[in-house]
Amino acid sequence: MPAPDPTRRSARARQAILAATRELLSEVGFARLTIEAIAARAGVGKQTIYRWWPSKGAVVFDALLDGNVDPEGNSALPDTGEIERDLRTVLRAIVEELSDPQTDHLQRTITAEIQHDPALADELVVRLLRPQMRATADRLRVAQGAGQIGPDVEVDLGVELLFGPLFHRWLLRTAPLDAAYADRIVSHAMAGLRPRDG
Amino acid sequence: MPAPDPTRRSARARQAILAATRELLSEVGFARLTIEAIAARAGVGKQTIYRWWPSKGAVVFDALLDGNVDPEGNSALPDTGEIERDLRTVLRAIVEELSDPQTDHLQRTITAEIQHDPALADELVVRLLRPQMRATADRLRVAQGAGQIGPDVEVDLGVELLFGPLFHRWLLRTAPLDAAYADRIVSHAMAGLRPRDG
Amino acid sequence: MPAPDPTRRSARARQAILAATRELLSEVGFARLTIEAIAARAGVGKQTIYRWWPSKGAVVFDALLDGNVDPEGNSALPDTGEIERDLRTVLRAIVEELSDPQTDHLQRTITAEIQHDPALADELVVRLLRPQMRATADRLRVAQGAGQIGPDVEVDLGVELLFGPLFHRWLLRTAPLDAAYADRIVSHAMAGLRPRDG
Amino acid sequence: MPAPDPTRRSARARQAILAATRELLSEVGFARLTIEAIAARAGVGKQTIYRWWPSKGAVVFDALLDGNVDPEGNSALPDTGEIERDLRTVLRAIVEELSDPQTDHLQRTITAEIQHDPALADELVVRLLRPQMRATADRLRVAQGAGQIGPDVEVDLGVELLFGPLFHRWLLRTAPLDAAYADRIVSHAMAGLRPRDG
DNA sequence: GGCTAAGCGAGACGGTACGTCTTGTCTTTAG
DNA sequence: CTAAAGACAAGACGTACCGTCTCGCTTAGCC
Repeated sequence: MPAPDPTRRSARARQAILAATRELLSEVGFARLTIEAIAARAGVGKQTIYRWWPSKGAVVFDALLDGNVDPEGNSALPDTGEIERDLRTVLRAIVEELSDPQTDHLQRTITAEIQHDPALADELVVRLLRPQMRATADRLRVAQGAGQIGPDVEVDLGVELLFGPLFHRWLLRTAPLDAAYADRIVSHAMAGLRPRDG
Repeated sequence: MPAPDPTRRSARARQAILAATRELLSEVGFARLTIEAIAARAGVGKQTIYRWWPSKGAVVFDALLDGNVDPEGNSALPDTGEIERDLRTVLRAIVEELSDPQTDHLQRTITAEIQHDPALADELVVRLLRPQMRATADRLRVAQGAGQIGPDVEVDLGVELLFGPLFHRWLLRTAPLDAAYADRIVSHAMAGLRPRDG
Repeated sequence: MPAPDPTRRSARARQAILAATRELLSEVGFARLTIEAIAARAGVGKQTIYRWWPSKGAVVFDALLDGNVDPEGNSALPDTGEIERDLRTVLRAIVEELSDPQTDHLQRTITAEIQHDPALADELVVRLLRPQMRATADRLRVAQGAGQIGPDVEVDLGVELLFGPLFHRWLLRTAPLDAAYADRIVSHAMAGLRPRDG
Repeated sequence: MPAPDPTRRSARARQAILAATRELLSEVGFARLTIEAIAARAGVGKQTIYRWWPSKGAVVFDALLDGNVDPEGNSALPDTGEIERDLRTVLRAIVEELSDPQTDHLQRTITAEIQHDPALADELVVRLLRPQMRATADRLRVAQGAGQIGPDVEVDLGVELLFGPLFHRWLLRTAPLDAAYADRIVSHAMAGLRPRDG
């Protein structure tokens, strides 16, 4: 198993594979997505896929992140000065995103996949979830400095209090998501985050 | 395609299939679980499986729920009179359960599966999640009656405020679970659920 | 590897495979004949081929022998009473046969194949060569009884004296075959087989 | 496709390739011999092989002939004055050679290969078979001059009468070879070649 | 003695076929 | 007359090689 030389990797092939993967994923879904089909659609030999990715999940993962993650991780939240309004905006945006069948499908695929692939999970956390959560935490800290959040609140946990219910409902499909639900989460979470004598 | 007559279904075959599925699932995992292997292990013809279940996921699902869900749904929460203590107990119990590799594995398998199988999701919600959430909501309502929860709190959302962060962390693998984390969730959630003037 | 049950073998599949093999063999030749193509042409799963034949060579071999070997081995030579004339007829017939590109090709394929597959060689000898050589030996013995062949001649070796030069030239391609060459072989061989004092 | 310049050909690479081919041939046989393996074993790029040889068969052929064919073709037969004894010596030598598994294997490989590669066949005939047969024919002509062979015998055909049975048996595997068989061929062939009145 | 055009080792590439595995259907056989 | 056993058509798996194609790097001649 002589590791391949990354400097000789064909950018053309890589892009074709990721594009084909995205197309096929939305056409047939993850379960019926095959390496053979990706290779055929991309006009690429199967070995070229196996050479650079360890599994179907990894290809899909790269296909999703490729291009649509800003490499600087500059995912700052809006700051209108009013924390509750800004959080509403963020959660509504997530609901909006997940209402798009395409995005819904891709995100579910990845989430399903990481259940049995911890390495993939790590990558997702590092490249996507952590930056997003950190940005939210940063915004909360600003609000805390402005006295809109209690001084004893652990902002990291605050972030989970906001995102948790949303994803719980979405992943376990206990009920549909909508903007009103996003607002209600913010209201209830803020009730616990606000200074005691708000 | 004459639909099979359920009254003639062999209980012996059914149990053998579900047992074999459970065994194989913990031996090789979901991805490498095959219908052929289940049939062979169960001493059953493949057709007998295809006759009664539409997919591998459905068999696994039945295998998991078979027997270990009390048919009465009598999943009442503890009630010591002190809501925060009781919630801590519940969340710690969930953390405990998910710390068992066996349970962790099975639950993840099902969760991954329902991402692309809404019918399965419905069944999971109806048979497992809804009862559990309802029981928690009931306990919250009792606390609300006792003045430990604010009168304007929507208890259903309160339940999600508690479970959400836990499952967010577990399913997206953003950080490991432990009892202390369960306690911190309860603390922060209760800060928002408690009546305003304590 | 539970050996398959020959009693359940599909006659339809077998015939389709052998027919497809014959067709493809004459279309693309042995080297470019693939199991996949045979399966596709025959409308058969690849596994059905692998289940019953150990190698491409074995399939081809069966394809060639299937049907065109009389099961009784009743391959008697002509007997006009004049041995030299009859032998000429036989050798000319062989030359004729090998002049047909189709036959030439098939025979060369098998001959090449048996060079590295002794089991195949055995089968060829038993089912094709031995009967043919025995028939010729029988004819020689009749001639010996009639005094046209020396009483001390080993007829089995006589057969090889006749066939040997022909196949030597054909297999090693030292020179082309024609009817005149067949006649010359018979003449020279007969010079050694005839009774000493004619 | 600018034809490569033979004057710049690397002798080192050529020898390494032929040596690697010989080694691999006796290790895995012709069918499982690959260009990639030859290149790897020889420490050579694949292109260097493709640049100078058109096919695997051609490389193997060169590997076999390289060095072990005397360029002068001085393959004269022994001449004790007694033709039958000398022929016995020659045929026994061939049997001896083919009894060595190594030689047997290499010769069969080439013979199989020429069945579907006429160009290779030509080269084999010109470089190996023709010289050998001509040498034998020359020896027969000498015997003919000495009156040990009939004046009307075509010596070229006589050669085939001797070699034919031997190779027929060897290539078609109708029976094993041994020295006694070589002697019997010579006896019977000589019966036809000797002058009529001994 | 430096330039430049080859041959060279290396190995990624688009492909084809391999032999295996699993799917879901259909057929045969034994209880 | 049911259900196990298992052969079947289909097709994806991951691997092995094919023959072609860049890459830098020697290594010659030719200026």
